[in-house]
Amino acid sequence: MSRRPTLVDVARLAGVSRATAARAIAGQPTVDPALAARVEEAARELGYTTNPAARALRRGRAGAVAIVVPASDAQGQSGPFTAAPIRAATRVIFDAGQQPVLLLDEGRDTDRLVRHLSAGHVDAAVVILLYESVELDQVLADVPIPVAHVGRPSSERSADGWFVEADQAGGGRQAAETLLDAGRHRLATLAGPDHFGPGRERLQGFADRCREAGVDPGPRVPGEYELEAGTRAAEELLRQRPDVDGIFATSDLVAAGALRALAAAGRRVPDDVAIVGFDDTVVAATSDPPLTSVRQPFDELGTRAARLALALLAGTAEGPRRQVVPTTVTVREST
Amino acid sequence: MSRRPTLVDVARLAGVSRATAARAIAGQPTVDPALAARVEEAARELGYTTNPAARALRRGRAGAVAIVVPASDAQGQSGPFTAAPIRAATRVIFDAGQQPVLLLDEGRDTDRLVRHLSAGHVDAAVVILLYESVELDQVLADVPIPVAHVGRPSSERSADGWFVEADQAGGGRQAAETLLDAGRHRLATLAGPDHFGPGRERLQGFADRCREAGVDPGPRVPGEYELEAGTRAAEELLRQRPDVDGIFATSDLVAAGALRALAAAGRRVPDDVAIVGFDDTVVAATSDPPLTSVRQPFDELGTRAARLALALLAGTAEGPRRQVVPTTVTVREST
DNA sequence: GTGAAAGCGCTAACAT
DNA sequence: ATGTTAGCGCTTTCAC
Repeated sequence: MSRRPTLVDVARLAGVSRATAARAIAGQPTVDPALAARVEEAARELGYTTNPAARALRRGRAGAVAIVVPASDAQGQSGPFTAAPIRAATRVIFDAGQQPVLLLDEGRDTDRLVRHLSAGHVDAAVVILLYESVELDQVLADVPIPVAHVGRPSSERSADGWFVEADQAGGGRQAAETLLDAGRHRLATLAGPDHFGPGRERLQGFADRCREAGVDPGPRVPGEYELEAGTRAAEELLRQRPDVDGIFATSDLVAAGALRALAAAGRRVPDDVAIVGFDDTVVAATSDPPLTSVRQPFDELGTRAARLALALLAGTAEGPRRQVVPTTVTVREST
Repeated sequence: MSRRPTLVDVARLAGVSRATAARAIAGQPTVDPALAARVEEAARELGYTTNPAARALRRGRAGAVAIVVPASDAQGQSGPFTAAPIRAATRVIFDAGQQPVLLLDEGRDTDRLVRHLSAGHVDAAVVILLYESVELDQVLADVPIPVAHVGRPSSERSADGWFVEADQAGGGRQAAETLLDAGRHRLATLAGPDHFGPGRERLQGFADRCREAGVDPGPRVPGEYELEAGTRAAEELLRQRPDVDGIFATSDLVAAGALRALAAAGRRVPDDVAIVGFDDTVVAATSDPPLTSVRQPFDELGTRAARLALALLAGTAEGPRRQVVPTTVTVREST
């Protein structure tokens, strides 16, 4: 017979009862070492592994944890950023002996997602909502399993959830410090779209830190998070403040676009103007010159959120309901 | 009571036996429509959903399909590329009513991965091996579930597996056509590392297409897939063939690096020299000028591989064991 | 067309 | 310390 061996087969081969076999395999201390050894030997010989479905049924737990991410394609806003927390969370969940189940929030058909999360397929969820999907975390509040969020509670409904997020304002402060340390005092910022909350916080942190140092944060030129928008915004900035010597862009793409405007205007970077980007993407590494950029701890966010989900599941979660993880600065040649 | 309702609860409320309830919910035609309606109503009222663990135990299937990816971080070679097939495969698997389980191949501890795949946690697997892990697909040959690969059989052992891959040589041909169509005849290529098989195929396709057109494919300057390497390679190329008017780089990063060397040498792109990159990454979109680039159908690969895995599971797989999907050219301003 | 009942493989409560 | 046994919830014969 080639059917998968069950506990009964192992017990028989070892000459013990199912119960003893089960206990031996579970590593319970109340088993005679000699018997335990026989059971282990039998299990190895037969290639026994416990049947996950049977265990799940018996325990009332699926043995799986969902990782929920927005489905936006790789070109989308958060595409490049979700990969790191997904991997980190996957690793933590798998290492904890659970199955990491990846679920995409397609926007449409959120119901289906919620139903899946409520149907016993998974025991807990890590939800990665870096920037989008205000509505998603509203619906998630109804899900009957523990949920750990990466990102920010975007609705009051979800305000009592568990969150792990990057310190956006702190990132802005680090950008300010980087420019101030380089002796820049004629500053300016290239902002993202107004509706993008984290971007606003970055600017707020930047401004706060500047003021603490007694330096004017300078004008704030808004724009989309796109390369051309960065170029245009920087052109506008050069009109508004021709003597600028330090720029903080809340996105690498914008910073990279600004580099072009600066080059076109004959400003040398960093000699005449220093510039700091945000997100430390591949664009920062490949622009000319490569950009100093503020990096969000995406791995760490994923790791922490997954640990949090597991702790919530085990009932051992403690500490604040909202963890804020600091950003870091990757220094390259633009400052 | 607040425990999840079971089929028994539904049956009782509907006034039928479990068996009938089960049949009604499974949509079997051998049920009196009136009863079926009552069952459906009862199920809705109670908020019944079938218990996946019980179903899995009974059916002998986990109801889950693995997606196996290399764990290399976002900086790694394949990091940016695996995201698309992962998403596509996830979508297909979820839409088929199965759980997409994400598994990372960390390199170390491949055994653990194989054990997981063999233990009944999942019924089939999609393995995304765009470039790496020669050993992984060797080990996977022993896994007792159907496996569909994205990428290439890299060992003879796995040569009888099922594969979906991008047409690398075809991509090289498209690059050649793009340059030839632009009237370029003094060509050259910037190659990747010799050990990288797909890169060699791209060049082969390029050379084949050139020769078909009666044009010399020109010198081939090797280098790593990095920006600076691209700059150096292009400098070397300009020495070897100063009259070059069309360049194919087998990586966007190399192409972007080459743009710098060309600019430094006073060559205008595309007026003096046209250049085609490969992979259509964000670097292609943000370089100056933006690069025309060959795009691999990563979504399509993921979609097809997931469908293939499901078909293998259902026993309905047909067609060739190796599917080759064409690349496309994204035209920007470098040609 | 419907119901009764067995059993998937495991775990844990209970008995010894 | 070990064995016996019930039962998790579903699916699917088998009998009517």
